[in-house]
Amino acid sequence: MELIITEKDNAARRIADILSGGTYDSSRENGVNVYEWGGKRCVGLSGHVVGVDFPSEYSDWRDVEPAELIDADVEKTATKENIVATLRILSRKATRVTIATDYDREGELIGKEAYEIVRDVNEDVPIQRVRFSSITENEVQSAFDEPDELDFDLAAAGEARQIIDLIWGASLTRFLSLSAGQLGNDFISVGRVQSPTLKLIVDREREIEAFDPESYWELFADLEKDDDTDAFEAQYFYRDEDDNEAERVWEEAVADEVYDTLSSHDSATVVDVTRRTRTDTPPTPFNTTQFIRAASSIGYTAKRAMSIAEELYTAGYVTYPRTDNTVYPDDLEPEELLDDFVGHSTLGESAESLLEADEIVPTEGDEETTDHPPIHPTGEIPTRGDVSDDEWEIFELVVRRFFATVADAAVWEHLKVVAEVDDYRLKANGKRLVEPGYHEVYPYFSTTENFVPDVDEGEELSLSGVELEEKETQPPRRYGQSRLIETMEDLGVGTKSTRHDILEKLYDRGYVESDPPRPTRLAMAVVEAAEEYADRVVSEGMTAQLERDMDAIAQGEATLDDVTDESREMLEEIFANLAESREDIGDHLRKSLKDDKRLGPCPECGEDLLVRRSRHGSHFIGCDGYPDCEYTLPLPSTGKPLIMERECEEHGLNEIKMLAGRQTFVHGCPLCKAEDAGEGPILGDCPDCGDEHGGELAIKTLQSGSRLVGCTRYPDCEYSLPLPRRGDIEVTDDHCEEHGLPELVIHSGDEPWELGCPICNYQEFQARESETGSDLEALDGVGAKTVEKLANAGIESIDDLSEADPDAVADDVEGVSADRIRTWQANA
DNA sequence: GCAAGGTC
Repeated sequence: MELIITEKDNAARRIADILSGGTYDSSRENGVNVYEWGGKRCVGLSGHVVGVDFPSEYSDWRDVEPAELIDADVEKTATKENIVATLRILSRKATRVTIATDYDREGELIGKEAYEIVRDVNEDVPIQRVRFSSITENEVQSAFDEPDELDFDLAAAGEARQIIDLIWGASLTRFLSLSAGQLGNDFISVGRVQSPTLKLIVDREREIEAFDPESYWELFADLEKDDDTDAFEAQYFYRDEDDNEAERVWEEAVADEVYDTLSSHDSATVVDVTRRTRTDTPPTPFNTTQFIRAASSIGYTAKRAMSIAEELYTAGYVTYPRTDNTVYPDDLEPEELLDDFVGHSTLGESAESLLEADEIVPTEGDEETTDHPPIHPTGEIPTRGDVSDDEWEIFELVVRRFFATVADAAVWEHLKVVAEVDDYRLKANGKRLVEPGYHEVYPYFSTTENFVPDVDEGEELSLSGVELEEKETQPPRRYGQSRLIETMEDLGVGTKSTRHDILEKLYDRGYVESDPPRPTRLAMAVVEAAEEYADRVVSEGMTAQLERDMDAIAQGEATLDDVTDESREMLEEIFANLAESREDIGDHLRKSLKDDKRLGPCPECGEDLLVRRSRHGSHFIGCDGYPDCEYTLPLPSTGKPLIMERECEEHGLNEIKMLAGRQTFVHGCPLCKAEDAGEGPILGDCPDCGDEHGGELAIKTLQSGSRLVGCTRYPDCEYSLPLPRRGDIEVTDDHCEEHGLPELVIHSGDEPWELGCPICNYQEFQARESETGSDLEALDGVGAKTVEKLANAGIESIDDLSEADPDAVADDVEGVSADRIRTWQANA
């Protein structure tokens, strides 16, 4: 029996399909698909099935000096045990093994991992390697006709990377975390890829903070021909020292003088007319980075774009979404692929128009690799009901990008008119799309035209509406997510599969917030510490050097040990310097962590107000002077507070945004909010803290508009009772005998209804709840924690859950997959 | 509780 091993299940199935001519059978072993036909079996891994780590005696952070990790053993252990087990079973019976993992460095390493598992149970079986860069009949057949050997040097290059990344990342991460006392979930991480990426963001922020705006002036006027054509706008310009055209005037006196001159004239003479046509070539095929960039221009985050592409790929609508390649393989037949769209209700027309061309020659990008083809549609088209709106939108983007790459260039006509008033000159740049070309099938780029009429040299134009605008130079802009991913690619940092994950990691670690990502003080402190003591780890140079070393290993010019030993020595040196500064570094990091929670001055004592967390996990604002100053302000209970850049003018406090997935909202200045939240009438003593601390119950209206009966000592006391969402609340003079609170009447619709004592009302409600048992906790595998997480995403009951969009909820709630939600919905 | 790299 011949065993064929691929990198993923999807590839296994397609290869089985090609080699068996569609006659394979599939079965499942240990939850792994096995495809079988005529004496052959094909099984897919799931990327790496083993991983590197330190032996378990190094796992307690407090017991081990971080520097000890440098020379610790590095072990390989199975991370996908079911797959490893299946592979062992199949290998025992194999008479030949063919490794068909992806055709790149990491694929060679994954192949070697499989090789070792096979060898462990079968010493003699011949093992061969096949390489193909796209899973098409031709490529696969010819690869299997001429099998090759596994390249152990190339695999060793990948192993060197694994070891170096682990040792540097783990030792430095532990050092920083221990120095600041940040253990558990809030550790402070460092790594070869994440840290240079963070430095990009921090460096830009430094530029922004250091930026000193300068005033300048720009002048505009309307010009009009002496006929019926519309007026057009022209801008004043002059020649600077380098003889370049410049529009910004840096001195107010000069600007005023130009303004006075222009305003005192009512005509301008055309002195120059320049016409030129410009060819606008169609875009190149999508690699991962360019796909993320295009998706971001229509409003998708990098993470969301990749997750949708992944789903479209798994469903068979688009090719593999993780690729560096921007050149279509030879056996992609554009005409055949276009044919698949002919007759389609929304995509058909574009495909048909493209097929009318005499010859179809796709564009090519600069990057041609062996990993996978560029992202393109497979020819399978989902029906609108099969996919969500977002999935369709991304699918259409991929289809239209493919269309664009086989479409004609567009042609623009540019018309530049220069007119003179005394010695001053005005210019207008017109552009017109004369041949729409690929824009007709790819509507994601702007095709805005700018009207400037035909004029002749020497013609007099009427001049009116002169405007002088004072402006300020702007600081550089923050990197957006897709721009960061592009920059990472340019620097050679990270891979097509990991760059977007690295950005997510920076959010998770509390290094960046918002979109575009803005660094926290913690991030700035981490980068500063690294720059001072371990510059390599925040420099893209570490990756560049590693790439050179890996090439040397792959070429047989160096060994894995040469490279990792040298790397260990460098790290030893870093730790020698770090040892003395451990306390200083820790102090700086701790201070920055506090800065990230700071809002501004306490109105009572002038110390700083900080976002804090109560024992129960809810957030509130407290004074840094505590316990001397007990000033607090409440925060909404939904979501996680984010301190915004904007400050309240009245109180000098930063405004707050509550992050809760789709229910995210701006809370604003917490002091303003507290002042005008206007606590309603006091109903009586708080049953929890009234005796001891004098807390009282009041009717409160929250930011979200919902109301409750809560304690005036909130957040110190969190006692609360629910109130209905709608209707006016009347507080009557009748009091409950048991609890002493006034009875409430709700006025909504025609008939008012008696809610009664809010405590009795709540107790009755709870009794009903437990009778019917219709609570989320009744669902399979749902505990108090999950209920809390779901509630934060606005899902409080099974009813809410049934109506929810599983994908949206899965995005909002960490650790809950869309599939799990669908299961709950089915069982609810 | 560390990294980065596969894949889901």
